[in-house]
Amino acid sequence: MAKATIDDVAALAGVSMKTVSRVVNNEPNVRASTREKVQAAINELDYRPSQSARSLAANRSYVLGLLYDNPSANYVIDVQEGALQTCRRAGYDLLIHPCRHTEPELADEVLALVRQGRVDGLILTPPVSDMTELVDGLVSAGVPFVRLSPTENKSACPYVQTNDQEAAYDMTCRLLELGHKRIGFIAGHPDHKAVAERYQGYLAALKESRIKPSPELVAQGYNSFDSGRECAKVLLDLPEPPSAIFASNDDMAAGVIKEAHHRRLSIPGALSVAGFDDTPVAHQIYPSLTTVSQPIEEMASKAAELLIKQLKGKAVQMPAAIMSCRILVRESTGEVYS
Amino acid sequence: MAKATIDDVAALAGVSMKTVSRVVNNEPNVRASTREKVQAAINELDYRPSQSARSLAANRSYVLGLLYDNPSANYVIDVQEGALQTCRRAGYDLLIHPCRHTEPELADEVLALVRQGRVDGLILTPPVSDMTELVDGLVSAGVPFVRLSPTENKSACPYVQTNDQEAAYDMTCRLLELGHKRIGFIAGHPDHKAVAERYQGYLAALKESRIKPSPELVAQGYNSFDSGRECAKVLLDLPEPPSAIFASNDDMAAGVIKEAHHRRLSIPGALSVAGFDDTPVAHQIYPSLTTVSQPIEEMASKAAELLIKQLKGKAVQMPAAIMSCRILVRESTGEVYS
DNA sequence: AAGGAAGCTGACAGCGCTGTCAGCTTCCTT
DNA sequence: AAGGAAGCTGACAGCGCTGTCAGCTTCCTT
Repeated sequence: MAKATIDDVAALAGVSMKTVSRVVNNEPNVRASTREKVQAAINELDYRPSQSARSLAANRSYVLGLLYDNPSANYVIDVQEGALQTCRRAGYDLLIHPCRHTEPELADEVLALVRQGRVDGLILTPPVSDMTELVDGLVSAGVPFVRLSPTENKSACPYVQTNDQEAAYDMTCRLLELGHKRIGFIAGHPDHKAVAERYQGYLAALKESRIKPSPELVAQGYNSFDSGRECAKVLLDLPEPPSAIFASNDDMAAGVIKEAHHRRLSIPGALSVAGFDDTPVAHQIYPSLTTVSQPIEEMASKAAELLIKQLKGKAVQMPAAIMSCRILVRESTGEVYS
Repeated sequence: MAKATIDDVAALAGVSMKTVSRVVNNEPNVRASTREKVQAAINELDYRPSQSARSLAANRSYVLGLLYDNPSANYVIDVQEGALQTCRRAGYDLLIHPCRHTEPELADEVLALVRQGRVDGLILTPPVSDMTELVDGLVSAGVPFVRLSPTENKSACPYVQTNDQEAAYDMTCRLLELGHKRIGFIAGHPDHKAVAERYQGYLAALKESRIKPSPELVAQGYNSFDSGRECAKVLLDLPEPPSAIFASNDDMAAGVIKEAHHRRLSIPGALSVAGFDDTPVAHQIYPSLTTVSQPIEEMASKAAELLIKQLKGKAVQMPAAIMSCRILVRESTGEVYS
């Protein structure tokens, strides 16, 4: 039995193929009895619309593109899952497109995807979401897109973000409440602006407590475990080392914990450690890591939703969605030892 | 400027659109001078072939589907990366399709993808690669597919796997060489047959050393960190606990290490721990985990290669590729304390 | 130099849908 | 009961490519 086409279904149901098309696409203005007749024919022939024919005729692919750098980052899989949830509900597919955010031809590379009709719209995740040239290119090409956690040019497109600076502020406050006065901070990769800006939350909390920030307590990390460990070495080698270290992400915090183990520093007895992201390692490590959980899946799901709304031509009523982080206090933080 | 079509290019170059098509698709039998003329026109118009038109006309999507369960497993991202490498070289896209391997309608769900022309072929990862009904369904529908680490019905399609039972054997031998006599084993999820069968390697090594396997030293895990920790509790509570524990994957091994920390058992002083997979946590944990590294990316890249070869109608000369694991000795294993 | 093979090129149909628009039918309003 | 609006349906063109096949050109062999 050859694959059934829309014509076969139309013939069997005794209607035009346009009516079959209406039924398949859940369009209005089909009499209930007609709809049933068509549906019966579809079932009998086990008809599956050809994706490529639909795409060609309708001039859209029903595919969203997901751009990300650094696939090893734990959030990538969560972003994929969240975006896929919405995609499935809406009949879209998701095309993953890892890329290098530093690639000079990035804008061309991405625009090609759109111009070939491979995707109808794009979701950009950090740090790609902050690449100005790409964002501008998409805007001027009229490509629909949505960003996760952008930090610049926020009016360019709808976006979804968290209150993560506020969470960094809260986390720092908690450490202060535990009696820590010298709190080390490991900053995120400068290209990952959303991560890098968590530093502002740290600063704000110190300021509120009238503690003068010491530059030597701030180390520049690059989001990786190894960079976190290097920063920990520097901070712990200070003449007057910090009693707590707050790292801008969990991988770096894991590096701190590793270094502390090697120095036989007990955690949280001699050193409190806090991270950010609640990656799997945060829970698996010993001691388990106090960290901040972001609703990545929901953010991505929401982003896909905003994008699909745009594609349907509906004005996106809520161009920005702000979601809340949650602080998870676990074993790695405690009162300062006095 | 409207999007250029193949007709525009043909007109500008003064050739038929069929010739443009030949140039775009790198087909033979085009005179070099013609090819240049066409290429110049393509460049001038910045022509991008419409993916959907190609798909409709050629009756193929130029998309591979990747099936996996349990997206949180660390290998998923590596599989994606490896498959994408090959896809990009070959001009294919990759469609990710997470699914539940226990879903009764799985075969229908997947066949629909193919029948709608969304994908030309499929890559199945464990545990999906061992779902008999799906595999049979694909075979009888004539769908091209390739499996990673299948354990059953291996003649159904080309596949890629590692010598992981051998690696489990080797790892067990190393523990024996370190003087361990009572080696606990945490078995993998029974549905993940490739993981579950690592147990055979453990058994073989014991047998070779003429050590009688004790059933109480084998715990049934389910691949998760928490299941590993539960198994560790059982094993460490034995009247005569093991001096080493070999877990079938790193997440479970991390659970063992966590439990050991809580019991103040020094690693590897009082307990040696070995894992399998070399996930990021293996390196980040303290002490770092002795484990087995599998070339997941290369396997997936190879799988995509075999699949694309099939799609091109070339007989796949090498229907099975076996790749080698590598044992990584780190800090979590040592000589038995006597 | 002749003849066949190989190289090169284009005409044309058709892949299987959706968008547009016309027109008929049914319903609602007064 | 009449007339207009809304609901419903189908004819037809066309989306932009590739496959097939015919036929012309060039090259090679003897």
